[in-house]
Amino acid sequence: MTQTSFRSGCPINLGLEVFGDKWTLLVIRDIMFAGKRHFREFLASDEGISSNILADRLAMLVSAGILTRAEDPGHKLKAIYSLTQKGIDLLPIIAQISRWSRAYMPVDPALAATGEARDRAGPGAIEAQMEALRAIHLSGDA
Amino acid sequence: MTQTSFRSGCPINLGLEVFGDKWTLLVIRDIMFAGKRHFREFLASDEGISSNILADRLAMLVSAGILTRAEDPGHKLKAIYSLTQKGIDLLPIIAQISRWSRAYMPVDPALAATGEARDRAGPGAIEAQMEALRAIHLSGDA
DNA sequence: ACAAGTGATTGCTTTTTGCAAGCATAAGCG
DNA sequence: CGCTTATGCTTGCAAAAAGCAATCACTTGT
Repeated sequence: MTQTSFRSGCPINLGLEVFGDKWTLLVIRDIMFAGKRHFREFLASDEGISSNILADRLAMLVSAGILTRAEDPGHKLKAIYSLTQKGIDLLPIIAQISRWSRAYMPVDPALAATGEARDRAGPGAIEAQMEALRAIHLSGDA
Repeated sequence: MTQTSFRSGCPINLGLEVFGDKWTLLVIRDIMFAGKRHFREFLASDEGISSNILADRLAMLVSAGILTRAEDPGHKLKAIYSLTQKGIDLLPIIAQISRWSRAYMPVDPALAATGEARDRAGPGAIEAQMEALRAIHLSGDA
């Protein structure tokens, strides 16, 4: 069966079936805002993801079409992960989560700074950041 | 210890620690868009949440200050769940998830209709919907 | 009195996560 | 060459969470 049998066709549910867990969006955050591209970079996140979970999530994100995996030319062991447009389009979701947490959760001021700057810069800032990510990750090299 | 010891102070992470699972936002969706207020209404969702998970999530959402629980006057066994402002402010996140899924996932057209209408209505539609939820859930009765 | 409805709880199996260690290969360096 | 380090994972096992079906104490409605 090539049918993946979702719990329902509701848009909210379908999104949650892809990234509705405690780790997936952190990987996306790291590649988006910290510029991480390699396994061991993701592994060194503040939250301390373990390697088996990371391997699982990276494989899932690749198979979901949110990331692509390529070999580093000239360094055969290095894998380079890149965002697809589908992945870049997760940025508005992440930006909204950031806004909500900055309003209601005890965020670290240093880590909240980039989100605050984005909000201060107005609605075009997200589009600009997505365009920047497109330039880095799409159609070409890193 | 009243300190809940989060994995990190990153806004994205803090949000995920609250609603980063496959069920929590579905409960919020149901109270926001389907007008559900009672345990057995949530239980009857399309995705088939089981009662122990639902009970756990409702209690967590109440203790997180996203929902409040009140007794139905005149029906002592009935509990009424209401959104707080903190809960209503999750709407922009849910709306963005909806947008992403409608772009990339095989959504049910009927279930996608409300999100499409919201997008067509422009940026003020979310604010309007939040105001409507405020009128229903805040400072007063249902 | 009785059946149906209320928000859960309990017991149990299956799945997922978390953690530490290890693995096979490849670069880097003398 | 021979050693250390770096690379992206994999494995084994314990703990936590999810999933499922049955049940509970109590209330309403008839």
